[in-house]
Amino acid sequence: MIEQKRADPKRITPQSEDFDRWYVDTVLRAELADYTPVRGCMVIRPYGFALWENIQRALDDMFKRTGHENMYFPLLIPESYLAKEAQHVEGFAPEVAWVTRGGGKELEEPLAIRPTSETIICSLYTDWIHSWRDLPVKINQWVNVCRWEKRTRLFMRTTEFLWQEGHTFHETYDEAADEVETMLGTYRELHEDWLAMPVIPGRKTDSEKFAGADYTVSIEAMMKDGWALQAGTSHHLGQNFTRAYGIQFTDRGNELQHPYQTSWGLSTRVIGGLIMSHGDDAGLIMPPKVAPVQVVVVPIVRSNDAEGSALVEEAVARIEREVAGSVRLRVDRREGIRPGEKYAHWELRGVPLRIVVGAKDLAEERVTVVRRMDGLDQMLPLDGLAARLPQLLAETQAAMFARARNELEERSVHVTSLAELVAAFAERPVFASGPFCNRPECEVRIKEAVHALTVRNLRADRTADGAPCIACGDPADHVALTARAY
RNA sequence: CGGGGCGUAGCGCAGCGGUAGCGCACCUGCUUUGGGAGCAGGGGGUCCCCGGUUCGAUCCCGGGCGCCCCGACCA
Repeated sequence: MIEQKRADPKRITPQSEDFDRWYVDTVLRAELADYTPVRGCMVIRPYGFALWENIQRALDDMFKRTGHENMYFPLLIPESYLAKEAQHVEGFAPEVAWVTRGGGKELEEPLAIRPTSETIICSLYTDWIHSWRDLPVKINQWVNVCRWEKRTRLFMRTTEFLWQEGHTFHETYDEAADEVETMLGTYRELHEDWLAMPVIPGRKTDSEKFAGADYTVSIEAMMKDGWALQAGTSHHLGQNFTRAYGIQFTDRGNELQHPYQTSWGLSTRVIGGLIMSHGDDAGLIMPPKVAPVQVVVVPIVRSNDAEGSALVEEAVARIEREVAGSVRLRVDRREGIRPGEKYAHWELRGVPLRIVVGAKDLAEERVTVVRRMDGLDQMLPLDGLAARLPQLLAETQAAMFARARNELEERSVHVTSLAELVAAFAERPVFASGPFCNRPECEVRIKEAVHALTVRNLRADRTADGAPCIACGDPADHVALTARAY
């Protein structure tokens, strides 16, 4: 294996050989991100950041449509603020980074670098919420947060990461519950419609919920190695924080009440999920809707054919002109680099469509269009090509989602007992679902049945209808999704 | 935080008690261009750090630091 690597340093590790190394090779070689001198902290390079910006824009537009506003809270949080909600502190304590010095001297009170912002937000909103007329409050912020992780991985788990965190306050428990569902739906829309990633929504078990939440819901996506990735979470915080922080409002009946609160977040981890959902041994495969470059044009020029080369350049210029910003198009005019290397370069970066413009095809007024996801190639007339690109991209987007959904379905099983659960994982990691009573001791038995197995969520799209729990046999209400998870 | 491994050019590595090399990448020129081109030339190193042994240490010894991999915790 090492010999092979030496023989061909350009090669990225095949997925079948070592999926984790494939992932790291791809992230680095596609120039999405790189390591930095600070342990656990990565740099997001322009190509990776362009992808993040596209995701950000899509999500932000959805937030705005549902009446959310962006604002910004400080990075540093006083220790005393963080400490008010007991469960929350306990949950986050091990991963909080502290600032203890500033201005050349010890601080009187240590400042936490935010691991999330519930505490500072509640502290400030105490002054801003007084009446039912002040509700609901629906805000969001796009920020960095810091969690001291022991084992880090590019995009998947880094000490500092970028995310959005939404925070809302409501008059009633049910209104907050609706918000929790709405935002999980937003995340689902992002994944399925933009990232071409099918997801499974459901409720987290108590052991997996957010520290300080009444309950947490998640969407879970399947990576190409069969492992699950929690792709977005939305929490009902009840009155846990608003009581702890003394947020009160006078309700419509002139009674003093604590508002009900939600929070929900999605991080740059989603990029890791995108990579591992679609990529292949040639590198990334970007869904067109978020691809930084949607179409790349490779001109084939010959130094001994000035006439043909001029025709090629003319055709390329025509494509550029007619596209006129309707798709994100890049022409690879680099000199001294042969076409094959250009193909490999853009395939590694996952560009959905490649247009090859050469004199041979142009003789028939045509160009070659190749689809990254499956190598499908076709000859299309130059005439009207630009107008067809949006449609080709839309077809690609749909085909990517369909393929991912098929893979998810093929790799999902229903089980009715622990024995079946164990058998399901005998060959390879899968998504196994089965009736579950939701008792902590049964969750433990399930986790212990298969190495590294976890209950991902209680599926929102299935009910057990009293079928026997796979662990204890008692009538169960839920269907648990179990999988190995990142 | 336990177990293992590694620190030599940007990356991957070799090497040796006598002051350092290979592949890839990079730069220049020429020839090339329908699947990761060829030839020629070139630049680039506190050999992780600090001590010790030695006439002499990148190499041997001691200590430190850092990183990676595997396990317990996590969006």
